[in-house]
Amino acid sequence: MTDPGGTVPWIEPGSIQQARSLQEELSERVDRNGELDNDSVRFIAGVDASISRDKTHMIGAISLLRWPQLTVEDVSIETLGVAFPYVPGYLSFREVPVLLKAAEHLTHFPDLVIVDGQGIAHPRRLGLASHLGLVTGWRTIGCAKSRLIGECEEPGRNKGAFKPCLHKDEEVARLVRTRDGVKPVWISTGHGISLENAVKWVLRTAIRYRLPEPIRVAHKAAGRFRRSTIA
DNA sequence: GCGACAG
DNA sequence: ATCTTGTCGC
Repeated sequence: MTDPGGTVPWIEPGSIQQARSLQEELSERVDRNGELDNDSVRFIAGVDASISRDKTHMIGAISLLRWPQLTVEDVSIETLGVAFPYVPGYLSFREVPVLLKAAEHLTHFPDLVIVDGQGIAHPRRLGLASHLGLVTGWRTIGCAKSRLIGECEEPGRNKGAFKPCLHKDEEVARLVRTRDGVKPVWISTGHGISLENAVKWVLRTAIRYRLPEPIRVAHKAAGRFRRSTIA
């Protein structure tokens, strides 16, 4: 892999503070109320990121599936030098850059985007999905495999069962069972969509496995790319 | 001060 | 996220 787009081994003193204030500023602009009728959706994208084996580059993958067939229309992969470490609460500063780069090659503007990470279920209501949605203008949904913040009970064991996830008296996400008997996922508003609709679309696209198809396709693409390179 | 902590 | 073989269950 080439182009170390900015290699920083660890955060510059103060850089986290800047990231924090940017999150507070941006979080106020997140749209949590978008509706999305069945027929206006043609393309649904899935977002996932990985890291090169030598840990110097981020690998960003964005899948584009046609709705309602869920056939793969396009997959965009890009790499960019790691410019931010993984710090809980600041994941977007590590992944957004490479994802924006991958977004440039998409053949269609996605009507809906499902992101592998939290939306507003974040300390300052600006998880990766919300941040990415705000920067791209996409309607995004946060679909995380584990918890960042919020308290929640265990949902029933069947697909569709869910429990509200509360943080400071606000329902920031729902812990949803996407398939019978699997570990539930944390679904939250990313940008331009309501929590109810976010849950609805994730359940609609999680037709075979725990995670929705768009994310699975992106994840597989990122993994394939990772193994195919020397670094 | 201590524990928690998306990917 | 990544490191990793076999193995329990439907």
